[in-house]
Amino acid sequence: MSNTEDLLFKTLADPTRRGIFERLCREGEQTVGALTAWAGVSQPAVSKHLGVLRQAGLVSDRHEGRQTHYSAQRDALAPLADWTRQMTGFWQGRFDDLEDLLKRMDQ
Amino acid sequence: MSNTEDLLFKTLADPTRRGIFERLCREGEQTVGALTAWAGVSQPAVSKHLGVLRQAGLVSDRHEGRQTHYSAQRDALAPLADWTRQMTGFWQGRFDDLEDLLKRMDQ
DNA sequence: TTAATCCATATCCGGCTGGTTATAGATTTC
DNA sequence: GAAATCTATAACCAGCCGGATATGGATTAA
Repeated sequence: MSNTEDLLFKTLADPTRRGIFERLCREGEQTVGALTAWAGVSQPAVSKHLGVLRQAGLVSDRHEGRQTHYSAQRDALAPLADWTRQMTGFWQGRFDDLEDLLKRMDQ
Repeated sequence: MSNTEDLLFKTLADPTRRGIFERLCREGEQTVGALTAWAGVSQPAVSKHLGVLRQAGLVSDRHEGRQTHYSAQRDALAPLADWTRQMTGFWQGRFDDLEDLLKRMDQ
């Protein structure tokens, strides 16, 4: 029961929050104002979502004057990619292939 | 805002439910009783989780007498893998590499 | 300095959700 | 047929969560 995976899944489960993250991934660094203008919710709601994303390590913030710039931390998705690979049996298939190869090499 | 991704993330966000799915992925087909004995929750809770997983296409069921066997549908994870690849900019990076390569070949 | 802007926090609220117990249907066993 | 077993559904409840409004702190503009 990896706590990291749990945090990632829970954080990305909400569509509004995931939308914010997607936008940061695609468009790059954005201010809270820009994100609020785009998302269909209030500014406090956006701030709260950004806080959750930051706590999950999915975004980082940079303060500049009275505005805060947020940007996506793509590396934080690594555990998610690993989990998906494990579940889809990616490596299992690879090991089977390796096993076959070794068998053929013996003969 | 893909509805499929939303369903997958929401479904896998709960640790108990995700645990059941992981077990089905690793151990293969399981009856409700076996899953209940393993998970730390009641049998109705397990049944409800299996219903949610099935509605997301993540598991399939097979009836045999008075017991129901569930098995993981790994293919249903494909949209998740795709989404992660998109967000991590996997292809973006590959295209950048290709661009660099072409540039060097020109010179 | 005063006003305006940007963001974060506090507080509250309604709805969703994951859990339980109770129960019923279906099937096997005695 | 009666009892026992397996699973699904119903009904209910507590807690969490995402949303809104209100507000304060910090910074820039007038």
